[in-house]
Amino acid sequence: MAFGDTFKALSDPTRREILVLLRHERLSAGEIGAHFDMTGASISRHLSILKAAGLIDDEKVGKYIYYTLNTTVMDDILNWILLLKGDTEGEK
Amino acid sequence: MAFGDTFKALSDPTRREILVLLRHERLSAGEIGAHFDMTGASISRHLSILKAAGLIDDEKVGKYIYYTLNTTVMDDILNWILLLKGDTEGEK
DNA sequence: TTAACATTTAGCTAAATCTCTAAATAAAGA
DNA sequence: TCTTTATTTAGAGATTTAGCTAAATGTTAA
Repeated sequence: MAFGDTFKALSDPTRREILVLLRHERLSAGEIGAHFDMTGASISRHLSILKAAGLIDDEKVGKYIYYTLNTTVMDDILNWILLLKGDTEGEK
Repeated sequence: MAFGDTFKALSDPTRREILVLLRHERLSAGEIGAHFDMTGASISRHLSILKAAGLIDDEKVGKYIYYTLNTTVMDDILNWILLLKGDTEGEK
């Protein structure tokens, strides 16, 4: 997955809010959807975009699908930003 | 300017490349455009999006307009990412 | 002032995006 | 098995976006 997909995934406010929700807890698709005034189908679409960008992982448990934050991709964009800022830590 | 505008601005590969070009030097719109196989009008549009997002500044000098990187907005998204990563430095 | 150069703005098209409703898939419980 | 619950997939409509060409703006130089 390229940078573009990550930034594109982060450019939507609903998706950023989903990531914040997942900051400390694992939540099912339904629990996530309950936080938004939007159909479950739309939330599902956002979740699939976040997953394709590598920003979340999913795990099926019975009839639920639980989502968790995956911060490894963020390290890449973190370094890219630090590189732009001229921070030598991000250059190598 | 909100987070969404910043991430949206960063989601385009041409715009990210422009930021990298400006990392060490100040460049005019024409000099920036010379790096891309794209019309000057399209580059101009990208520059206006980057400027609206606060990622670059411009300065008119004679008939040229010079662009420079502005990294202050990046600090905000840097902190937002650190917050997601659970880094306490980014929480305050 | 006129011509040339640098850049932006306006208007267009094609492609992408977000949201919805309806239908499909999969698991749980009666 | 049949029904309900959880979630995703498919298709449609509205909006946004990236690129183009042509026209407009502003500056320099002849």
